[in-house]
Amino acid sequence: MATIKDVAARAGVAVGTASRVLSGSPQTSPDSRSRVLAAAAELGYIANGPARSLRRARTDVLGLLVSDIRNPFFSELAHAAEQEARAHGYTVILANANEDAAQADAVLDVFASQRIDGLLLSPQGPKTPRLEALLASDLPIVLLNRSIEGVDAPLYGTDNAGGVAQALKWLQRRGHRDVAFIGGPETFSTGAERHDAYLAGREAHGICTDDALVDAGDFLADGAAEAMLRILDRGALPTAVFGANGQTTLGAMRAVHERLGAEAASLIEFVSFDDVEWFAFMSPPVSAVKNDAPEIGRAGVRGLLALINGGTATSQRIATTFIDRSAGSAA
Amino acid sequence: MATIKDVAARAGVAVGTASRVLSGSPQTSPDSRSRVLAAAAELGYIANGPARSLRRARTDVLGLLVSDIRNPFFSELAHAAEQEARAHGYTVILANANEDAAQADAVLDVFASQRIDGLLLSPQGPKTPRLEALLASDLPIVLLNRSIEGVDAPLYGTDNAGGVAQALKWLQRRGHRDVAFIGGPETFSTGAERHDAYLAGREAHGICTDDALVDAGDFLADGAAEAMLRILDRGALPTAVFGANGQTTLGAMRAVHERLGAEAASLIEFVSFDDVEWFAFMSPPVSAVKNDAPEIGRAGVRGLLALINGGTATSQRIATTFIDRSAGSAA
DNA sequence: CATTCTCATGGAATCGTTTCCATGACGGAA
DNA sequence: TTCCGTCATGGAAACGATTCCATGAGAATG
Repeated sequence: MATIKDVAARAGVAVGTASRVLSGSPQTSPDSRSRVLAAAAELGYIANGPARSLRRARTDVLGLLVSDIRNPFFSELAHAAEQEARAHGYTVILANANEDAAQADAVLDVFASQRIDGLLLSPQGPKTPRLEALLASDLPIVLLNRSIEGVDAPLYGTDNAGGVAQALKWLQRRGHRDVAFIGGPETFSTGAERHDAYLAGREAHGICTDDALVDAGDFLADGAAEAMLRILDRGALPTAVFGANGQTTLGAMRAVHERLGAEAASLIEFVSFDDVEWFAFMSPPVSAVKNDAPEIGRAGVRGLLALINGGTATSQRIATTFIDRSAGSAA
Repeated sequence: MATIKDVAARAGVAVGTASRVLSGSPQTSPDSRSRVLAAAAELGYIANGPARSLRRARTDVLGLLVSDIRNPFFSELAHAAEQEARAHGYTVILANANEDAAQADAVLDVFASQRIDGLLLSPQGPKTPRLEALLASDLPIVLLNRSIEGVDAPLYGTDNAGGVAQALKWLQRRGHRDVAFIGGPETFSTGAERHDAYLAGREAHGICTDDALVDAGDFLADGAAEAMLRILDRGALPTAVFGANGQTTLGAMRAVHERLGAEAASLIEFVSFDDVEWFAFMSPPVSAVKNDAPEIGRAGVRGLLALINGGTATSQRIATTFIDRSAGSAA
């Protein structure tokens, strides 16, 4: 592979001059500029990133740590973040922690070793030792989606309260009084925020305040199905079910189908926090609060770049959109 | 940040010795070993990756270029590939090409500059200039999912013929004669292989060979919906529809719903190449050929690592599983 | 006891850049 | 004409690791 030395030799200049031309320094004559660029093109020169990073003490690489890229929320977020980063000349390295603190720490070590310039972190639990170390090393960090206790990095996440309000308004419009709510873990800030917003807002929207109708799973289908069954076991028969995330709604639907049968299930309306394109094909179709995952990713990258460049970044709540697929709505 | 020099000084040894200890060379005494390790731990030393990469002329980084990480096939693949790579001490950098040759080339330049040790490539079209250059530079490369003309890198992909055979067998068992097939672009090897396998196998499975029932879209929902409408416009009324990928099936369903109404649509069975968990909730439920994206990712990484380590790798077709969700099957 | 061999060690070179510093050419001002 | 300032340039240092090579201590062998 051609090095800058080869380019300089071919152009008949010193390496210093070649470097200045290639990095766009103004301290270059038109003459050497054209000769260096020509030589570089002829040799197919591509700068050695590690060498440059070593010397400049920055890598132009961002680390993105999510719990699971298979989750559509994160894959949309990651896609948008990667595009935004690349548009600014940054590369993204992606890693999954799989909701496991040990894996998260292993990844953070790798990131540290790669000397990433900044970290986009979607936390999954409390602070871990490696994270603590990174925070102490004042690496620029932004949080995505979930907050984490004792870390005051800027947070880019969904407007959970606003999204729940949209769902509540829809439930009221549809005339539902007996609504089941399946939440997520209280230890996740998203779970807690949605749960709190629901409890705080339900009465004002004409929804029964019987807590037998409220239960929580683990944000996964199986846990949600169990929570749904617990609610049914208490003798409740809701006319609508509100699932606090996509998997939760899926699990709740499955439980209702299995327990009550397809016919009775089709009389219950589901509304979900998190939209999935397949909701349109359920019977009845499922309405949903749609997260703007791409915008969260882009805003996170922009905030992180601001921090990297010595500026400041402030937390931001990204608005949701309500997708109304109910019978009366304009299809 | 602590450097190896700091570690050596604190341990009272030369940097060479510290390096040998930290990289596990056998040429070290137990004494210096323990002192260096202690010093490293006390200082929280984490090796500078770029410096190491510069000297060793390898980065332990793999590049993964997919068309769109939001596609569940790729997000499952990427998840598994990342896990497998990390288990072998490699880091993955991910990029999306969005089915755009210019973006793909831009990404390949970034990869080249990062001096990745190997490339996992899911191609989207013909060879591009940058790809040509990379192939010439004999960077280890494996292809995922799709092949590409004129490139003889090993391919790790779905067993398309086998998957189509599973679907055909199911169609026969269900007694379908009038089956519509919505394919994908012939320019994608996956589209062509599935199409060819279907045409070659339909007669033997008792399926009508009228080509009015066959059309193709672009592997996206909208294009598939148009293809479905063209079939219906020809006056055909299939009892089953076979979509050549997930989005295609989705689009075909949407078209059938819109054109014939929910009631008539519920009389048509859909079978899909690519499984999606929501298929279970359609009415009737959609059966599907499930491809083993995680195994494709893992096999691809293993093949690539073999190439990197100077070995050889051979193409591999990963078997599919048929998910039968039809009425008679054990639910 | 002398010699050779083994092996851990220190020191230095090296990887490919960027950036600092000194130099020299050139132009403009006095 | 002389002097100063500007500015492109060449050369060298520096980034932080790995690895080569020479050295010296100690063990093993005769």
